[in-house]
Amino acid sequence: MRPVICWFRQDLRLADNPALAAAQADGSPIVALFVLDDETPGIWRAGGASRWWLHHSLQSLGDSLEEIGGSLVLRRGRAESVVCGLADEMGAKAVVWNRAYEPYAIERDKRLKAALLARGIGAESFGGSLLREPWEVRTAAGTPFKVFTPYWRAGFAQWQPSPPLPAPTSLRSALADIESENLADWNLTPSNPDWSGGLRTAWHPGEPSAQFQLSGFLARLSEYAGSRDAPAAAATSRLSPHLHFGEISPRQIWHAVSSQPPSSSAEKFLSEIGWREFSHHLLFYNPQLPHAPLDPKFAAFPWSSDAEKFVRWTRGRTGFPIVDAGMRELWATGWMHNRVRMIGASFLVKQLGVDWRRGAEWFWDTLVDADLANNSASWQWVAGCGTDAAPFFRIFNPVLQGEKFDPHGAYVRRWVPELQLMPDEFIHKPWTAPSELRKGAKSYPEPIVDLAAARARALEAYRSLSAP
DNA sequence: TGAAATGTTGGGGCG
DNA sequence: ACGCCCCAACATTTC
Repeated sequence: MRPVICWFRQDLRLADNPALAAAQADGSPIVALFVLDDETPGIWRAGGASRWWLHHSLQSLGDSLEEIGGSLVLRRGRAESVVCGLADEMGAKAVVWNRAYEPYAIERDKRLKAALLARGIGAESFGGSLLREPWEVRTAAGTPFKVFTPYWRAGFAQWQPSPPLPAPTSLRSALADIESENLADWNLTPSNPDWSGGLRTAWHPGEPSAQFQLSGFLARLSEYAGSRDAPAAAATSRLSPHLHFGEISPRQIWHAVSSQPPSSSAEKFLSEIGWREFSHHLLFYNPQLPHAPLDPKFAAFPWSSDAEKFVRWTRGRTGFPIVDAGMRELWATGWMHNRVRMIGASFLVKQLGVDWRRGAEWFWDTLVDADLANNSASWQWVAGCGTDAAPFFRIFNPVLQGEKFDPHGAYVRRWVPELQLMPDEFIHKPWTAPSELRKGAKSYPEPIVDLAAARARALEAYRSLSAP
C-alpha cells in the first residue's frame, strides 16, 4: 500500500493534530517525517535556544510515536527536495502537513504542493497551529485588521473552536525500513561549552510536559489577572515554547481554559492567546514585518550605533536592575517574563536608541519560544512602528516599573545576586544607596544612561518623525 | 500593556 | 474666627 507522509513541522504533537488525524483516517500506512531545514531561501534559521528545545521535542515526539507503533523519520536539507525525494522513494500516495505562516514557509509549501501534485502525489495542508486562519478574520470592508481590539472582537468574541481531536492510540506504520538520520548527529544541543544547564532546569520540552504545564496553570488560573505582571510570582502560563513548537495547540488551550468557570483571569489569558493569533494575522498580511517597520516614517529613523551599550544590554549589565534581571533570566533559561520583556525592550529602543531589529535578533537567538510572528510584531509594537503600536511617548522608566511590579525586589535578587543585600528601598536604583550599602554590590555596574536625558533624546527623535 | 508636568483641592499650621 | 500659605494627594494634560 502506498503510504501517506505526515510531515511534522511546528506541530510536534500527536493530539489535536489535524494532518495526522487525516492521515490516520485515510487508512494508508503512515510515515512520520521531520526535516531540519536551514536552507530554504529567506528562512529564519532557528537560534541556539530554539535548537536546544527542538532536539528534546523531537526526541519526545519520536518516543511518543514509538509507543503507538510508529517512528519518526529524520532528514536534513532543503525541505522541498527532501520531502519530494522521500515521497518518490516511498512511492507515497500523499503528503500532509499543518500550515505554518512564516512568509518563507508559505512560499516553500506552495512550491512543494505544486511539485507533488505534478508528480501525481497528493498534497494537503491543514490548519492546526492557529485558532483561526489569518484570512478568516476580516473587517466589514473585507480588509485585514490593523488594530488588536477590533480584530479580537470580530474574530473571537462570539466564536468557539471545535473540540480538539484525540491522539491516535495506535499508528498504522509503514512497514518498509526507512532510512533516518540520527538526532544526535544534528548537533542541536550545545557542547564546548554546554550552556544549556539553565534550560534543562527550567524546561521540559515535549507534548506530555506541555499538557502537564497546562494543567498546572489551570490550577492557578485565578491568580492570573492579578499577578501576571509580577515577574517574581510565576503566575503566567509559561506555555509559549510549547505553543511555538506545537507541542500543544491553541485549540487545546482554549478548550481547557473556557471549560473553567468564567473569570477575568480566563478572559485575560484567552486574549493573550488572541495576541498570538493577531501577530500571525499581521505577519500573514505584512510579510516584511520581521525586517521592516510597518510605519514607513521609520525607514530613516536615526538609530544609535553604540555597540558597547547594546552588548551591555544583552549581558544584563546596564545598571538598571529590572532590565538586567530580565536579560540574565533570558540568558540563563531561554525565557523572560512578559512584563520584563516590555521593560527591557522599551529600554533598548527608547533609552538606548538601538534599532528594534537588533533586539529582535538577540531574542531570536536566545529565546526558547522564539517565534517569528510574535517576536517581530511585539518588537514593532514596542518601537512604535507597528500598526497597533505603543505611542511614541510611552517610555517605560525601569526604576518605576521595577518598584511597581517587583516591589520587594524578589525577582531582581534572584537574577542579580550582586544586589542580594540591597534594601528594598534602593533595590531598583542602587546608585542612590548610601555608600556603605553600595560596597556590598561593588561588582554591579553604574547606570549606562541618564534616564531623564535619554528620555528627552528619545522624545525629540520620535517627534522629529512627524515634524515636517 | 506610561511618565512627567501641570492643575486642583482641601486639611492644617500659623499669625 | 479668619485669611493666608504650604503641600500632600489626587486629577488632568502633555509628551
